[in-house]
Amino acid sequence: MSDLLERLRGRGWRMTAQRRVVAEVLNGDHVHLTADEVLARATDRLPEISRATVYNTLGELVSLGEVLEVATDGRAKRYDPNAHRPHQHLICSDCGAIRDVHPTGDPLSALPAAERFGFTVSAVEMTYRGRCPECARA
Amino acid sequence: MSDLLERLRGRGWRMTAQRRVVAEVLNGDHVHLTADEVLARATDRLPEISRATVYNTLGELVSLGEVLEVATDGRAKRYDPNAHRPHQHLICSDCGAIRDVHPTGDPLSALPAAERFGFTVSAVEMTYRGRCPECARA
DNA sequence: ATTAATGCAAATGCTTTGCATCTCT
DNA sequence: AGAGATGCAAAGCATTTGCATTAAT
Repeated sequence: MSDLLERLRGRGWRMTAQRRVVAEVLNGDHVHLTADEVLARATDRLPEISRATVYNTLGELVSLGEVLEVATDGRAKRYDPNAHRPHQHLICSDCGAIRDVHPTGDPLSALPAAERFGFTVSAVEMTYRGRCPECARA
Repeated sequence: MSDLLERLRGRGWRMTAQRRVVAEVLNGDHVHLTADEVLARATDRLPEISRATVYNTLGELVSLGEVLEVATDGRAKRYDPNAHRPHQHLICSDCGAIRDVHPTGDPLSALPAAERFGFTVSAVEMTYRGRCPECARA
């Protein structure tokens, strides 16, 4: 909830007009924009911003841990600024729409109705991410 | 475990040399090939098979529910023939290597050491897939 | 002054498509 | 025969890259 821009300033992140606009566009709850959507919204406020800068900035924010990258399988990645509160994702396999959800109880069992947002849930999938022994060695 | 080819025959799947080779290449446990790897192995056995056919066939197998598509974020998708036994995935963020895992207890907590295969696990991520109300209406 | 961010345009990687030809059933 | 699968090559989309220019500290 606390402002993304403020958090970034607090971390001594080098500020430019472009970076500010990207952070502003991304700020908020339930925001899951694609890079293209970020570019479109950013261009409204700052017409000279380039696609490369949007990608650069998004990549930065992800490595800073301030934004989460959500892969939607086939479709363009979405960027989620809600990195400070743990949550999971509910993704529409038709259109790629995303909702944040907070499952209760055993997460592999059905998602509570109150957390389903009208979706017909057909699959739950869990992924552990890390480094394999070979890559850790390098 | 039971043979992928047999299951496909049993379902009345139209058989061709190309489809047979793809199914053979994919058969087995702990198999997580990319489309390109499938093409390479298939080409060894049937030099005239085309990339388009490999993609077509993989797509078919996925919609039949006989093969799982595993998105590895940025990298090429991998195809997992182990669709008949529930399991989760452990993915290396450096090289994209995949292992099947069977977490016990609360899946969002740490993966048991015996299931870690030497990986350093840095994140667990859960995704619910389904159809949103708007798409369901269409 | 230094160091890093920006913009452009071209390149990349994976996957899909259109369409004519060939093959299973 | 007829529905459907195949191969080819080109197109598509999301994302990345190289490099000269520009701006922040």
